[in-house]
Amino acid sequence: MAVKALQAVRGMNDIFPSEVAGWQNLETDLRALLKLYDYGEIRLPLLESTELFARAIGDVTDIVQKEMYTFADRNGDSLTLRPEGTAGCVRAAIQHQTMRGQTPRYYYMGPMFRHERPQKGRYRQFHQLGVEAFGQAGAGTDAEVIALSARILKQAGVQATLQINSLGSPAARAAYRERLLAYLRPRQAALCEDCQTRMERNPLRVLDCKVPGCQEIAAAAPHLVDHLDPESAAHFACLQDLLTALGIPYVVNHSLVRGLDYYNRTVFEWVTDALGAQGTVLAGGRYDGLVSQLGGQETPAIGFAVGLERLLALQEIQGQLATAAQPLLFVGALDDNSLAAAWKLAEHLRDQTVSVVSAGPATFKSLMKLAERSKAHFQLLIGAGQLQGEPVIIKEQDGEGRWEGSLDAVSTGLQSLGVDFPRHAPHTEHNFATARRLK
RNA sequence: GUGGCUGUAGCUCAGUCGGUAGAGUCCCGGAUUGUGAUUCCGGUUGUCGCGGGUUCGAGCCCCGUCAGCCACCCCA
Repeated sequence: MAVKALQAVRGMNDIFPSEVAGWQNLETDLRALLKLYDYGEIRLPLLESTELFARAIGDVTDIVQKEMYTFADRNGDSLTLRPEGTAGCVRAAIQHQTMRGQTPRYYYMGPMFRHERPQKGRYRQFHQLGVEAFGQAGAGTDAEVIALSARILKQAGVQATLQINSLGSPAARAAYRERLLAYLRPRQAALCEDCQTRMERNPLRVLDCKVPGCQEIAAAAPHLVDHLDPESAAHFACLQDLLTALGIPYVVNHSLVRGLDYYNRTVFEWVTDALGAQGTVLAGGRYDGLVSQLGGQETPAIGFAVGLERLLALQEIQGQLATAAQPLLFVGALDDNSLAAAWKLAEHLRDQTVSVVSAGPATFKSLMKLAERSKAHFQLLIGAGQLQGEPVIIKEQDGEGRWEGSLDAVSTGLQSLGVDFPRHAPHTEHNFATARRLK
């Protein structure tokens, strides 16, 4: 009787070792950069009370209304798999009182969950790096955070364009909203169906509608940046000066409106056209009101999130994706009697942190094939001859390197072929080729 | 949530008018080769995504469903 095959839940991916190499490489790079800006990692629950997201993200947003994985706990509490990281991070900082008179900077890396229809660059379980800086209201922090975002993309080897905008203060935004509505209402009939309905709910969204007719109307609409409160206008001007001083190119996108309700003043986004419809790689902004809104002391804050799948997809397109680390040595046994000697040698080398793949007993032909498939830098076979004192041969698999010597001098042989002892960690293996080229 | 396209061997794919499931690759074994993987011979590739229906007969036609891809929407 055939048993029904189980498969992963829609939009949730298995990631195998060949791909994990790229992930780990990216994660390592990211952690190193975050250290340069003094961000500390915070590890947060994947599950939070539903109310947290409803209050933080905004009841009328799509995320809260139709994209959350929400279910009842056994005792009836409504829980939700986190659709983004900022809410949980702010909750944790309030709960543990880490912001009082302090300016903590946190980052987190991990899965987020949104029940959307999967497509290129969009999955139901996806991964983000999120960065949050608390307690600093000045535009200098905005510029530094954006500089960090620029460095992340540069380190990843990814080409993207920085777009910025200012949403102003909540009051200025509300006033602008009325002004925009006054402009849109007489033109309502010319808008697309979607825009007609979202006009009253969130008129700012009409500005970045893709329908040509709506774009025409949006192009002539009043600009939010022209109606900012004086403080926000000065903040925005200061940010632009700093970005220029730092040599970070940007464009002001008047229709850039973040999807989550908690943003104010600075919003920014790095976009690319290489990812189909999902062009946003990294996005963020200032959210000065959120901490108090969630019950904390009034605390300014700014942050951003990068989609790791999107970053990896761009790295792949641009040929920047790291490949799996290769073992250093393949050790093969030609018969049963050689097995003990081969395994003993492999263990001895692993004691010295040399990564070894071993195989056998098998025919000469099989071992050669296995050696090639292992992608090891060097190969070595042990058979009856070697047990009787014939020399072992270490051969470089994709080069001319070759060494002959006795079985117990193999580490010396590897050293003579350019391998450093003692080696540090197996995961540095893939740097071997590079390191050698530099010599 | 809506729409379009696609599901056949581990992988890439063919399969005519509805008439007994195919190729390449990969893998396994043997001979040869005895330190560069050659060459030759032989062999297994299978719930045709899943469930119904029509039919004497369905990989093919019809309905449903699941999954993937792409777009809308939304967003990282």
